[in-house]
Amino acid sequence: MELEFLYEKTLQGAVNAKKRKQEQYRKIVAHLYYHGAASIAEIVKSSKISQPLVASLVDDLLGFGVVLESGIGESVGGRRPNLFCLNPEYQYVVGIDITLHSLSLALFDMNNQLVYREEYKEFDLENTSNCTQIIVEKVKIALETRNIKPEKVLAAGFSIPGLVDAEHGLSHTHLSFTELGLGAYLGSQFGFPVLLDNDARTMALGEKAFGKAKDKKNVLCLNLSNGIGLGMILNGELYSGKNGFAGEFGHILIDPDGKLCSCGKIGCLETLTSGKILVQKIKDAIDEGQASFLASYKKEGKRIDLRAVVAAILAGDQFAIDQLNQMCEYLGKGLVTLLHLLNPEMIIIGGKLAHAGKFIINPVTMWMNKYAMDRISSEMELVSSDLLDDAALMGTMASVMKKVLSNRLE
Amino acid sequence: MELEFLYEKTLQGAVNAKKRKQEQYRKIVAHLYYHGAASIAEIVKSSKISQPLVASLVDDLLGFGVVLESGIGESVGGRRPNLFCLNPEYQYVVGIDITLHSLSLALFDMNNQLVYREEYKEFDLENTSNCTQIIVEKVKIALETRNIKPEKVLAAGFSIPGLVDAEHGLSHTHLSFTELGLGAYLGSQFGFPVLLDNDARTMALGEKAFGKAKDKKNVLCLNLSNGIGLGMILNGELYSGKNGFAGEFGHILIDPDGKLCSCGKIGCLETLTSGKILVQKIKDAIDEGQASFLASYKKEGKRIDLRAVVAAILAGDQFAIDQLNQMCEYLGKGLVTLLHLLNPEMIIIGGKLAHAGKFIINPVTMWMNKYAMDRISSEMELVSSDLLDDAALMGTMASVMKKVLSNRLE
DNA sequence: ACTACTTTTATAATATTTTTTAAAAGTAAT
DNA sequence: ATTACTTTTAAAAAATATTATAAAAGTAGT
Repeated sequence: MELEFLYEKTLQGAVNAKKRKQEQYRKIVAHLYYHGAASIAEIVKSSKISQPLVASLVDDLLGFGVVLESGIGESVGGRRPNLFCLNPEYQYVVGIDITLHSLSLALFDMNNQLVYREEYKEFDLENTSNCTQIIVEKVKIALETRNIKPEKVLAAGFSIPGLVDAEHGLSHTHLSFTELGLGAYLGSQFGFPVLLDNDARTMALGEKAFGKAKDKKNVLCLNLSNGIGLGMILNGELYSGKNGFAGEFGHILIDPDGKLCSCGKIGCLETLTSGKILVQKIKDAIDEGQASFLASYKKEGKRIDLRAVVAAILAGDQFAIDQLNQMCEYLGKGLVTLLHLLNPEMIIIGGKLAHAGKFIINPVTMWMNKYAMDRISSEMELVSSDLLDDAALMGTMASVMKKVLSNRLE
Repeated sequence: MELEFLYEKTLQGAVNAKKRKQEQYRKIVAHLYYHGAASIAEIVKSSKISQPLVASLVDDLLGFGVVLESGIGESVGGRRPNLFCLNPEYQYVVGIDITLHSLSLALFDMNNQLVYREEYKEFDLENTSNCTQIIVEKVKIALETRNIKPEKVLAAGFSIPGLVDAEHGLSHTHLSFTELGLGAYLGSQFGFPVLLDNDARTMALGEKAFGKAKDKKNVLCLNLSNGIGLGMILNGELYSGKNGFAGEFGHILIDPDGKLCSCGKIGCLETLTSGKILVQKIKDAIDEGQASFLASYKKEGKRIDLRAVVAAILAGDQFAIDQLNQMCEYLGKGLVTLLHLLNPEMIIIGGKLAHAGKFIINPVTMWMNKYAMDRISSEMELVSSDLLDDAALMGTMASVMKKVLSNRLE
């Protein structure tokens, strides 16, 4: 096999010409993946390999079918360069994004293009083998639909809520029943490796690779849906902590005299701010006769869920907006703690509540400015995600490619 | 000059045999610095350079005077290896640690050995050119005492409280009056580069290089003296945030109904927990007739400061211990927030209060266990620093060597 | 269209690095 | 002491990568 670095577990150890060549191939493939079509000269600059050698390596890659010629680039004052790009069909990546009540699947080619996308909304995340079986089947359907054999899949990325130990491929909160661990179990079913991570962290990877966090070094990504998740890019790298439990932002102490949280502690941020709380508050108020667009939902027998609340907010429903504003004070206070500890350059609001856009950004910004040290808050941008519901799925792709191109596929 | 990597600003860019050789020298010097005396075979393994080449490079380094032969090592079942070590006298590093009321200086050789150490306790940190002039003079005295010329100094590391932008060598809180910025100004005075950083961060570097954080990847180091500082090692690297303002742990919100903090906000941790508060509380109580070892201090006209309080605690003074215990609840709560956000493997208590050892570790541990999620707290060790007051000074050495050996000396 | 300049690409000559091989030096067991 | 094994070191041979050079391809101004 010519490109073992795409498959082998590790590529380290003593000096070895073959391994060095693998590393050179890897550098070139990485450049083409991260920067798109490129000339030999560009690769020379980024790889620090000499021009004759890069030319010969690219020639090899053309022969292997990994790389394609992609025309001639613009002149920058001299001869126009030949451009090369990755062969999009050389390998594929499977993306799996699971939430409590949905299963999203995607197939990506080597140019990050979606070649398959499906969302199953009737899915329910349960700790049963039946549930994993559904996932395995749906992935098989995806591959069959596109006529892609498992050998053509580099790896799958898997995004799941709860405590996840990405390093060992273990999910502690959900689908935790398998003996092998979820990652290894699914890998054995699929015939290709599966990289697990927590949903907030895959979202952060997605934002880093394709969203507003691109080219930024210190970014915090909030997953505001029914709960509160936090994925952190620190010093340019995803931060997971010792056991992969970092980012439990929903369970930091905000109100010492507050309510009991599901985690067993008192006054966690999540008892004051979360999509779940917001929906519950609005439902309760409507039951007590509060006027709102959402009151008609109830009459019509429609479910009042987070999606409906966000829609009402966007439609200008004053009551829903007020309720969101109230929540934003607590969220702002919590974010100030993050700001003071981590001095990030950007905080990205993602998750279902991110669809509310400025209705969440504006009040949170206001509260943060009230509570934060100016020197720190003035250097930070608070924005809502562009990728929105696709962030996690894009992040699974990014996590796979990062592992492959950094040479460690476990 | 043979070893330009020790001096040059950067060493990047296109392929170049000379630069590559510098990089090879750097790898070998780094191995010898971080692991002490080593054989050719050991260097081969860590550097991934072939044995004949390593042998020839080490030979070069012997010729340059950077490396010395240091005898013959133990056999591991075959021929005994020749060992090599850095020449301790090849270059020196100046360490400068400033607190509000002290100036500590050190000179380190290439084996991390202290060849000079002096502490000026009558020093006061003021924002005047007179103050920087004192520092410059004291450093000159240090070098003269040891008869070391500025050319023999690789760089100085400088630890200072307050907001520091290490990347640009700027101190915002103290000694901020120079036009060039403190780092560049001192550099121009000394004739060698000066690397600035915040005191909590240099302490963290010291712990990472020489203390309990050695070989750990995710460690939080608390500087508990009159204020509260936090230095973080995340993913194995020092974390500074976008502008070098990360770690403002003293200003996270703990009590929404609390007191006004010096930073202008309400209820910061520092209004509840700090050496200053502890001393003040004890002083006030003694004025009101509280029995304590420290009451006699007052009668004898001695100053009741943090050092005296810690001494009383270690001597078993129940009142002082009680006061410390009270503070530990707030500190514990604050640390739980850190724990949930960052899932560290270790938290090291440093600073003047660290001298209290178990008297601070035990109560804080108790409160953390009360407020933290078990899964996260049970994986974490809370310990007090071994390096104590030397941590920052050792950290300045570590920061210089890290910059030099990672090839960027700014 | 010509000149002077640029960048890209290809090739040959040179330099560097690794692999291979073997000798030197040592351990451990008989 | 001898044997069989190990690791370390050294030196020659082979492989690999870089530098230098030149040709090819293009721009821009006259």
